[in-house]
Amino acid sequence: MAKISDIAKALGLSNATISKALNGSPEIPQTTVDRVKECARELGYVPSHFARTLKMHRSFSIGVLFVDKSQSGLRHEYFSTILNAIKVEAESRGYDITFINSENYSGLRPTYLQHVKSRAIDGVVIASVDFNDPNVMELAQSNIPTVTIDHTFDGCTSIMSDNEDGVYELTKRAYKLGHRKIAFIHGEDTTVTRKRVAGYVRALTELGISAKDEYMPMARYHDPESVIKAFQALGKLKDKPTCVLCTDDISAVVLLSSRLSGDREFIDNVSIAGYDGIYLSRMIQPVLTTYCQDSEMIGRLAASKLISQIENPKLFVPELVKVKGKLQEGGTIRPLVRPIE
Amino acid sequence: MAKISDIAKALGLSNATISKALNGSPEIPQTTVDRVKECARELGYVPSHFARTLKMHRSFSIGVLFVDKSQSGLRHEYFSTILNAIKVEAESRGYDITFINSENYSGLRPTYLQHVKSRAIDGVVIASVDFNDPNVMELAQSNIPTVTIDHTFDGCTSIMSDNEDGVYELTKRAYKLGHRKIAFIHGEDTTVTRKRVAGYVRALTELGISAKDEYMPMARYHDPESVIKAFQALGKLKDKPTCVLCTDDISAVVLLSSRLSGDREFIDNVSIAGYDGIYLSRMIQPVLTTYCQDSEMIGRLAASKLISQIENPKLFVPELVKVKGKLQEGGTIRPLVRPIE
DNA sequence: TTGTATGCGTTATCAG
DNA sequence: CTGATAACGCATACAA
Repeated sequence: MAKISDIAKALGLSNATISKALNGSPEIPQTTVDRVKECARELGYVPSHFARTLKMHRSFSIGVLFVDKSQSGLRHEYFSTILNAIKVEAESRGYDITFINSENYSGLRPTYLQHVKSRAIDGVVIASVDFNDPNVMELAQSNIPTVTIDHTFDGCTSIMSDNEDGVYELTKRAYKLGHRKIAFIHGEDTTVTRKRVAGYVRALTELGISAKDEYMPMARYHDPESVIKAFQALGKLKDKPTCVLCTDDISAVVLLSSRLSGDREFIDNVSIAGYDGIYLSRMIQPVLTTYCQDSEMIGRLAASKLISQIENPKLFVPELVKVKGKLQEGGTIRPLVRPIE
Repeated sequence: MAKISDIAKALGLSNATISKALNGSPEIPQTTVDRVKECARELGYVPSHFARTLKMHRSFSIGVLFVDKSQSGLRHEYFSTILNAIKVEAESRGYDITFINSENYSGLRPTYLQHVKSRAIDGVVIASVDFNDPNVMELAQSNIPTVTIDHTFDGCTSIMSDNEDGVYELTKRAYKLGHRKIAFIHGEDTTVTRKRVAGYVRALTELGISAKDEYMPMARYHDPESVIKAFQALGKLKDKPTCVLCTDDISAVVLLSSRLSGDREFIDNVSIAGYDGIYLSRMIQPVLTTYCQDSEMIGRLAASKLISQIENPKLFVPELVKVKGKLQEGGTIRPLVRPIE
């Protein structure tokens, strides 16, 4: 690998001059800068990243903390899309992506924060982890620039998918199509879930429908079995819902494409909606009625807000950014011809 | 951040001794090693990664080259599972994961190889890219340890999902259930596709069935629309197949859960199989008949073979590892009661 | 068994 | 406008 001193030698200049020229120092005249850059290109010079980091305490890389506990991590389309968007945005601004972890080095098991510091990582995006893990909290509360996704930490900017809006929109959509008995199978109790439930209740209230507990069973995200169970329980109610909003698209598709046992009248006629907006939801016929989270935007914003904070720490104020998604009307909530009012 | 000199000061020893103790040098007696490690733990010492790299020309990080062009990159479950497995395996062996890219630094746009060298990345895993890109080829043919997934480069070890076996197994499965008219909708012409087609033809041959071109239409991977089109064309044949093997699970699920137009007799009775073994395939009822690629194993092997090569370059010989998957019997290929022989 | 000295490639300070 | 030099934190050859 060519290094600065090679360019210096080739051009009969000093290392210092080359370094300045390459880094756009105003002391160097344009003609010299051009000569240097030209020569650098010819020699295939690329700066040694670690030497630079050692000197500057700045690595131009951002860390990503994801934990893939079974279904809710990297392998979930929502998060892999976010990751990809972060990657694209960060790279276009000259930053690399590294995953944060806490593995041991000669018996020393560093915390996330130590890992980040030892690598001089400039900032981190935290998503899809146990936000109550002290290890995670230490990182978030440190002086390392941090952006969280779908969770708020004091002093950190956070990007939130607008979960309340999502279920609110879906509920209103069902109402508009004539449904009055709308159930919402929600996921395990998390911040995200509470927002969604709030959206559901708010919509019902605005529509003059009273929310019933029996229409709000709990299941688990990305666990279709639990959703099926909740669904079948709804089918056993005296007063069965005509429309069921599900935890997520995967579960909704499973519900739609499985031959379930139970009350045929209910199963064959009930309307179903998902949540997320995964690729598959657009592919099936009819298209799944769901709420498409703008995961692309969430990732991009996370990266760009983080980089701004890194580059302009003085201007930084923590922000809470809500990212709205978009209702995908689809066709799995069917118009109710004779609404049972 | 505590550094080596802090430990040295605290213990009244020299930097060199600390460094040796921490790195398991045999010259240091166990008692000293213990004292040093104890102190290191107390001070929260973690080695400065970049200083170490600068000195050793070794970063303990492995690069991953993925390109997400629409559906076939990170966002596809197959690849995100592989990525996650690579991550887990690499981290457990003390390596970090960094994405490779080729963005510019002060007007210099480095190649992948330069990016890797400037970061002293110890080795790379290449997957899901255009393997004919000269930029990619340069990297693969360099002296950087490289493992490719689902593609072979001269001199690199490669991990290949056993695509031939997959379609072979599915075809035999269909035969066993009484099917004789088995079609295979394959993806665009790639190495992977050729292997799959080979498996299909081999199975048919062994079973004494002659392969017909009209039973081998082409579609595109993860593009259900193209698969539907090919599927409907099959339904218009004089001699319609009784079983259709698809490019991938997503398309198979779409086929199964969509209300398609066309010959009802054909559509309602034809059997369908997928390929991949995505999470969803196990969730629907009946479970999708498909071939589960062992993406977990593929990722783990990629990482571990790569690390072995990095750590024991002398012992290295390029390997071609085929990873077999597993037939998921499922229930979407139905037994044919009256096989039309 | 432990310590000293050197250099990895870069940037920053300060002098020319 | 340019150059010499120190320093970043660590590992290692060599000396004690």
